[in-house]
Amino acid sequence: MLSLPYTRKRFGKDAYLVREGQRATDCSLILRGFAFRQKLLRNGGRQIISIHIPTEFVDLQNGLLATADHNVQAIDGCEAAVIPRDALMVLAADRSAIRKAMWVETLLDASIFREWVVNMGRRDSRTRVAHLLCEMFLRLKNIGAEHRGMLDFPLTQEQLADATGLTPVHTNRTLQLLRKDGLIRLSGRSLTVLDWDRLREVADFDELYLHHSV
Amino acid sequence: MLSLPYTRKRFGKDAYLVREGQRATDCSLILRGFAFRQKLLRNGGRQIISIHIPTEFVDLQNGLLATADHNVQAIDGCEAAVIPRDALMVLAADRSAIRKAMWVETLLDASIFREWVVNMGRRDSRTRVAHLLCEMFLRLKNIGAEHRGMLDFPLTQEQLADATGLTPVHTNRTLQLLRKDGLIRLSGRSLTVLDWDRLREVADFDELYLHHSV
DNA sequence: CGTTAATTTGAGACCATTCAATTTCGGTGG
DNA sequence: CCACCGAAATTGAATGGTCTCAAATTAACG
Repeated sequence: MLSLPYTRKRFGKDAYLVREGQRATDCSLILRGFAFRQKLLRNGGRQIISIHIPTEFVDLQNGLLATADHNVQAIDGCEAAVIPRDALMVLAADRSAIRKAMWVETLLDASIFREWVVNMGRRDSRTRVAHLLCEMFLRLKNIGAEHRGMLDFPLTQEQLADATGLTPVHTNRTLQLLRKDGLIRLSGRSLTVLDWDRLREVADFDELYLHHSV
Repeated sequence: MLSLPYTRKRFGKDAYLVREGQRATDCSLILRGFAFRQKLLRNGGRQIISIHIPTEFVDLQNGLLATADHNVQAIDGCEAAVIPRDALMVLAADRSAIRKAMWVETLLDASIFREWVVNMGRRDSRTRVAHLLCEMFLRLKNIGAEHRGMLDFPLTQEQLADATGLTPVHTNRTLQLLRKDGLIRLSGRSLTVLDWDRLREVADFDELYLHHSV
């Protein structure tokens, strides 16, 4: 078995797991709850770059890149295994299967970033929000966190806005559209996909980029 | 020395190096000219996800992911070393330094994707276009392709538009603004940065994400 | 020098933003 | 258990940045 030193840590709402500019000292694997990566702009804006769920590393690039180029923040009630970077790299050096799994995970990250570039660049607000919901639905389903179309979805509309490049106000109106069309139910921390096929259609969604079959 | 089987290939304008959905059989390293990654949308739109220059792999993720999740196209006069995926993976397995370099390159890719997400999501057209120009300037400078602020820049305004998520018309107007402000000179295939400090300022540009010092 | 691609210009429409106010929700203490 | 509070969600109206649709001009190329 693996003997990897790690610390289980709890992160409250908006607590930082990683800070931009920081020297990389460890990598964090989410055990419970959500976290997200973001960058802050000079004008005060914030862009969420990806959203992470249990079983995912939030900062595996810290293993090889010296300095963190973005921030990682927790969504309320997030727990993570914080692993010293050096220990993880030793493990990667010794065990080719683990090394490969880690590389694949960074490649999956990159694939999702690419799809987000497309989402932000060429999709209107309705399609864009729907696409994000589709992605989260499949990824959460993939780790067994979905039950009859329903899942725990703790993002606020403000966070959803920062993830889609929209304003909170317009995100709100967009969600109302999706609700009115009978595609989703979303209230509090609970998201239900009412009509997956139509949501997928509206979202211009193609799950190839998630590489779930790999 | 390395004994890596490869084929030097020439790609004309818009020729495809990789097609979405294709099984991955090889990886391409750019030797001369530019290439870009893109995805096509159902509505006919195109989003350019990244632009690649000599010394860069355009599809290193093909080494470990089975299916290409996006397209790669050449800009006129692109030459690449096409390397069989299996041979490259054998090399990676044998030589840890090379493996590490490949992993780092995929991580740098990912870092650039993240910055593009921010660029598309939270920057207005002027800042966005300026940011892209800043990035290309530094990356080309980094490979020694810059001379006195000037560089060969073969992107059309339509491609620039697809890379920034704008329309060609608005991209044109935005470039005119940057020209009028004395920040750049851009005509034909030649881009000159006239005032790096101010361009950098206008672009909200921070080169940390390029990790050039690593 | 002709022909097509690329760039540029103009005007009107529209999607998303801004700003401000209101309502609802979730949690906490009395 | 209800009253209160701040956070989150919702609504409205006006503004504005970018898009759309054409047409005109310029540049690139064989």
